[in-house]
Amino acid sequence: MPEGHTLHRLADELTATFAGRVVRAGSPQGRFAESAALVDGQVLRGAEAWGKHLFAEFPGERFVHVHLGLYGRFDVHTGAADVPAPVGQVRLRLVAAGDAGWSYADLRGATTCELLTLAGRDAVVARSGPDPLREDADPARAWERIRRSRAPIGGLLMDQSVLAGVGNVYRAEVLFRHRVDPMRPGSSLRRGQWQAMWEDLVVLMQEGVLTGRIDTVRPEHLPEAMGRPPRRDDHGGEVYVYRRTGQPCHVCGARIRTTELQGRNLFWCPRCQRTFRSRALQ
DNA sequence: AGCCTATGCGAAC
DNA sequence: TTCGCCTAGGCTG
Repeated sequence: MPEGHTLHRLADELTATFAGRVVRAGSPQGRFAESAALVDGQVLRGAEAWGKHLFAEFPGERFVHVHLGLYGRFDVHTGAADVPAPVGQVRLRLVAAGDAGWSYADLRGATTCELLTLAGRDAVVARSGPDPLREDADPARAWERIRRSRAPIGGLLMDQSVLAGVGNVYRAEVLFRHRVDPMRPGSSLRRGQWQAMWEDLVVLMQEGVLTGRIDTVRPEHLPEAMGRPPRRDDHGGEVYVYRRTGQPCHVCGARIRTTELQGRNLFWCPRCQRTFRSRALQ
């Protein structure tokens, strides 16, 4: 679940639920107990995301920094009649009295949950590239990294210091939508190509924030348009290549391929995403 | 019921 | 390069 859209959606949800309210903070599991005690009973100011990082701000420039990692979850419940006993390993629980019942949020399985000062928060932001979901993002910063790098664009898109918030699904899908071979060096891309990919990510990821899923398939290639069954998958969205190894490409019918790149599965269509040069070599 | 895998990433080896 | 995080859906049996 956690690519950038998930964190921005969560930031919005936490702000809507807890901002301006006195919040009880605790760590039923215990690992965040000392820090939770420092913000317990304070008014949560708001929450924001930068890439895959989430910051919940408390008075005195204190920030609860959360990174969900691969399988972390932060589930927000509103309007509950009561606050149930925690289930499983709840690292952080936030509770507030709402207008209609109780609100509570449970954090599980996160790779990071820590209390930071403003300087600490700024340091996390400083290591992050521009985030397509932020108004203040500067795509030129990412372009400067990409154009100077001989590393494959498929890897650069996943490098959070180049670009923040893109994960394995958006990476694969945006490359497909722009017919870019994932193994092409960043330096071989043209500026206009990057600009188009960035603008596409902004649209796709904003849609993801609204829906809570990743959908990247254009209307003409949707199941209804093509007469194929909808995808049944844990993220629920319609995609072109992600986890479609061996299945026919929705556009050209070639078998989708997968390979490991920097320890992650990379999916692509060998025909739609073949570079001119590799075409000539074959 | 048990096994496998996963939208991530920092620490340990 | 491998491990830990220790969740949860999907698949096998």
